[in-house]
Amino acid sequence: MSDPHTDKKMPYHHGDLRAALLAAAEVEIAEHGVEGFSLRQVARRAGVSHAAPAHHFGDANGLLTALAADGYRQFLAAQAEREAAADPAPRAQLVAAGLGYVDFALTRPALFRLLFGSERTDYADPDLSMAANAAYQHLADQVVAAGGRDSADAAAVWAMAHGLADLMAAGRLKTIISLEPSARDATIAAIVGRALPPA
Amino acid sequence: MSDPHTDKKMPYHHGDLRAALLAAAEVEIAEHGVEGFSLRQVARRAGVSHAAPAHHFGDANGLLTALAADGYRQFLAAQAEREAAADPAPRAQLVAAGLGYVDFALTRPALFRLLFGSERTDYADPDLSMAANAAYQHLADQVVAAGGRDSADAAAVWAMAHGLADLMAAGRLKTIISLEPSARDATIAAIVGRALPPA
DNA sequence: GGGGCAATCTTTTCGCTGTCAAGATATTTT
DNA sequence: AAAATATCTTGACAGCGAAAAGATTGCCCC
Repeated sequence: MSDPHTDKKMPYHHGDLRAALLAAAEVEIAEHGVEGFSLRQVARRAGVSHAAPAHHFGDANGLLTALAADGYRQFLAAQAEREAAADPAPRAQLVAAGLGYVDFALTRPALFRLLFGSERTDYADPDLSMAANAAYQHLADQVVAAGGRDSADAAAVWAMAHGLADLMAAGRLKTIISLEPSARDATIAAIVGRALPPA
Repeated sequence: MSDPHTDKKMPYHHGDLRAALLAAAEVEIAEHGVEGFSLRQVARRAGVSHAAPAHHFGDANGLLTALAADGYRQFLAAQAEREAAADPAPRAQLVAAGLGYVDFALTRPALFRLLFGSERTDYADPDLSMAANAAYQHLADQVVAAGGRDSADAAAVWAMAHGLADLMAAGRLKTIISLEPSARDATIAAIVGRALPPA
């Protein structure tokens, strides 16, 4: 009845199947988790045969890799959004980036787990590699701008933001999650601030 | 030829199949990752039919849940080992726990990911729930012993240790991983120390 | 504008997986 | 010893990812 190709609306060529598959994949991992990801289910959601994704992404891991690359760019965007709304002083900018880090993990936990907790993404892929490096570089730059010295400073800030984000995305640290937004931001900002020694 | 039941050595009843399956499962996730986990492969490794695990664990997630519960106990043991070798002062004990946290993540990264990064473990299971709570409680107790006040102090210490462990288990923070053991410990200890405000 | 070429998508097939149901074997209980 | 129970095997089923082969379409060049 409602088979994609019995209604005449559906052309043989999709038009922008690649983007449609990426969008469908993000919805799928949001609903079923990264470990419940199914390539055939994604194809079904996009209204296309189960073998269609292969041409655009090779295999299932290829699709997840492309999704992760996009994810890193959105990850950076989430930090940039916080930074734009914050005091331009270097240290405030660094803390804002940390808030954006956590924002992303809480807003799109499945995507966050794909970026940092999945073994199915291929970092030999240039696009993913670039995107991931850009995300790290942004943080490292802000640490030096804020007065960081050794690489331990960057590691500390990264670890603190990541630890908060990962634990909260997993539903732990409920005492912080259940805070109202403004109090929550203040708490997170204070904690992230501990990672960097005072100027 | 080498079928389990053509050699007469193999009795119909295994003896301690439950423990054997758990051991096989840990080797499997260490070799193929949590996302590459296969129940049939675990059964094969234990020399048993593919449906044998069901009786002991229900389904695949049940096995992973039981493995995670054991994992949390070993996780606590790794921290206790570091604590036993450290200065008994509360703050030194807390830092030692952090070192044990990272030790565990680096020594058994697959198991660590099962504990903190998998959606296939069922925390409604009483055994897993108890084990996980015990791990958290141990950390929280040490934070108050070391002079922690609000729950933000516990969150900060947890997040810092967890962030370091998770990133390093994923192969990031290479500048720290590549340090020689003593220097690495010192660096990690210094970073964890930042999470708790000075007494 | 028409012919051919390449890209895109479908269909079919394969081995592997997790789960369930039914049967076989051993252990424990009565 | 008989019966009940626990443990393990066998067989079946649908869903999965991947590969091969076929159908359809858009595009480029003559």
